[in-house]
Amino acid sequence: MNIGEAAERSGLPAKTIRYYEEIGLVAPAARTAGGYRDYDERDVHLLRFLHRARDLGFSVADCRALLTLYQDRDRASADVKRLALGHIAEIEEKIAALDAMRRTLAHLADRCHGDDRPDCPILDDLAGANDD
Amino acid sequence: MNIGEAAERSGLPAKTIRYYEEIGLVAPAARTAGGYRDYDERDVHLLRFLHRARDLGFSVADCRALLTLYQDRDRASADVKRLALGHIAEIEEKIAALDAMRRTLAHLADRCHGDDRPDCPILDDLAGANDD
DNA sequence: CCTTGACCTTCCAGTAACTGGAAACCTTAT
DNA sequence: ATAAGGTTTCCAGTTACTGGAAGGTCAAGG
Repeated sequence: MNIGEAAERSGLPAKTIRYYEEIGLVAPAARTAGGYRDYDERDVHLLRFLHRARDLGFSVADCRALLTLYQDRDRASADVKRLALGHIAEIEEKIAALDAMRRTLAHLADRCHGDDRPDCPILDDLAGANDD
Repeated sequence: MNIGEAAERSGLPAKTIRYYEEIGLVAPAARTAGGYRDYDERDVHLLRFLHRARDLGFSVADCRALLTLYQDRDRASADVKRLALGHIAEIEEKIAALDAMRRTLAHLADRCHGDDRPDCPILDDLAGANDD
């Protein structure tokens, strides 16, 4: 099948599939006589694997490792679990950082009357009114 | 003062200060006879403003708008509040997305025995075992 | 006066993971 | 034969910096 159909069936844009090939995340696809990339079911399967992993926030580097493990019949599930747990820890850090931002901003926005007067605790805080 | 001191006092790396000048986020700094950038208190103040805003997750584009508002004596605090609330909404979306990832991964990792056997629910899920 | 070292300058490249677009080629249908 | 639509490669742009190279400036010490 052409790249368009592989794209549709894997959920990845055709551009992204070519990109993954370019960076060596997936092996170069077979080609038709006319030079078109030619995919089969196994290819689509791998592309969906990547799509799902990226959706779960794994980096492309993580995906490379996951693919290696996926294709290794003798892998230890502990290796996969370690990757997943590490990734969960990263996600939790990001959530904590975002939540801290959210709370600070919510607090500031709450104290800002938000009308057409110019005085604004949000800008005051950004300007360092609390420490200058 | 030189860029090094401005960097130290604003909390922004010197490289970043030059970058902000390059993209026009801050006005070009004054120069000494020798060609060094020369900063005063007001400059440092603005740089700290930017540092704080970026720390709170505002994009550089947001910072541009915030700086404009900050320097407009007649601004309406409502404009600032709108920016802040929009930003809070974005943050909340990101948190929700990350939390969904975290829950999915935690669920998968929980079901993975994580030993030296090869069967692994995490990879099975990524491979689409639940929908193929 | 000269050197040394710390600091500064500009410019170029690279990061993560794509995305958009141009020019040209292939395929299929009419 | 040609038109439409999918595909090819390649180049550039995105976000917000960061690292590094080659060279200029400044203050202190000999």
